[in-house]
Amino acid sequence: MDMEKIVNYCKNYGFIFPGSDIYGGLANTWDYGPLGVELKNNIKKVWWKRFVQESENSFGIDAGILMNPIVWQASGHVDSFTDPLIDCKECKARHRADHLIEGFTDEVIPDTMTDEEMVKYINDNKIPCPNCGKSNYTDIREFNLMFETSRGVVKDATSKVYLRPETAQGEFVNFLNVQRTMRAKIPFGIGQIGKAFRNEITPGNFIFRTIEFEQMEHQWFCKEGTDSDFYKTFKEKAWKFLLDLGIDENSIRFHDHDKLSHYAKEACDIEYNFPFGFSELWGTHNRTNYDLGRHQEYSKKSMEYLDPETNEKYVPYVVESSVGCDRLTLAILCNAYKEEQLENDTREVLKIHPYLAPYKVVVLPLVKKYHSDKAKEIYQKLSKHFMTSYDDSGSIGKRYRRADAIGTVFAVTIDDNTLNNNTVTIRDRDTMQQITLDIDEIINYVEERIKL
RNA sequence: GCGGAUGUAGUUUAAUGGUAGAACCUCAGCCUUCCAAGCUGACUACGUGGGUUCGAUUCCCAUCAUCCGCUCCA
Repeated sequence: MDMEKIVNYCKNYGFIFPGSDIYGGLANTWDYGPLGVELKNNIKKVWWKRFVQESENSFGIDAGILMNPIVWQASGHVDSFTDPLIDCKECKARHRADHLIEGFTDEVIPDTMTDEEMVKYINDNKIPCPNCGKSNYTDIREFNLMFETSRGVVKDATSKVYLRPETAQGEFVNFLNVQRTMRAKIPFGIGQIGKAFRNEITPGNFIFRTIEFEQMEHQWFCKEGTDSDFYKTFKEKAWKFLLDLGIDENSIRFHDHDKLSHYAKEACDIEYNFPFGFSELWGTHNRTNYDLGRHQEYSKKSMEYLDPETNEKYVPYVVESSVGCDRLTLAILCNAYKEEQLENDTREVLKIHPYLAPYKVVVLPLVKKYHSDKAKEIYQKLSKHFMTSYDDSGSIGKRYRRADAIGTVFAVTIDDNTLNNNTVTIRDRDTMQQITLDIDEIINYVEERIKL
């Protein structure tokens, strides 16, 4: 299965289009089409159901994309999201200046140096380019992965704001608000679905890495000492959720991080076997009390929780469960897209969990000129309950195949029996079996099947 | 951001310094009472901007996008 096939499929059937398509696009941006937005919304809905609605002691929020810039100092993004990049003029290779120095000597610590000092050190010591061995570099250029914009009409240093590079800080800065208003007791969780932005310079692999993306995140606040158990629980919970969505068990694996981020005590990804290889889909991190501690330091507001049973006061630990909504959408598409060999030909079929399918039902008048009126009537009725489509173009077989290709779960065919006896033929996408149902039974029958 | 490759309908593709051709898809009509049938017709393309030229989809330059490889990846 190659990526190109998935990209074409998405474009062809209205799942995902290149961003700003008619203007030649904009790198690493993509727009969700009519089917894509249904699929993505269904994914968000079922995640929310599992991680907020059905999770005891969990609450949802929707924080702003723009936050007080101090948030990003507290989080460490202003400092560590900036890379000092330097280019070799000889071979055009790009390096991180701090890495060059680290690889060359232990005498100085680049983290403590300014850009000018690093350039001077590199040039004075003629540190060779790891790629070509020569030593002829450009100046350092700072590259921060955070998008900047400015608020107000005057563009000066004080008006600078950032588009959030992660949603997590929204949960952390609202920790006290949620705890107080929900009268929440530790341990409890805050879930959020929202957009984040990163000024990535890398190629994207379709919607795998984009400059604007959506995260689904659950932060679990707990007491130190219980964190590792919750960490394990959330790893397993993520794994089970993916299986429940129909992801093939052989397509996913755990990957423990060797190098931990500055905040993390334990970190693990679930990777999905995308057409371009196993890549990060879902991260579980034990963030310790780093985040709340930093916000306490920068905001001067106490983030301590008073345990009502033991009367202890402490800054809670955080276990984060974070999945990229777009990546999950891509994984689900890759997982579900199949070309099935039939006796004489093949069919394209999206073997997707019924709950996630963009359309649950398609209504088909068997013969357009005889059955359209009744079919329209039934279409209107079903539309009140779930996403329903209508197709009267081409042979019945062709219409079944079209529905298969986009994962529509049931095809309801209207024929003379419908006119005379109020029964329809309903055909199942997965089994391709068809049964006869009374019109009034359709809604219950479908609803039973699309549960998750 | 660097290096390489590639840009012709929605998709797969053909040809050409002088009107860009097809197949599939889509749509309309005919036919059709259950798995991509058939017939008739229709729509739709040289990524964008410059340059050379009487004339550029074709040659040149730039740009944008995609893919591969670096690099990066909280």
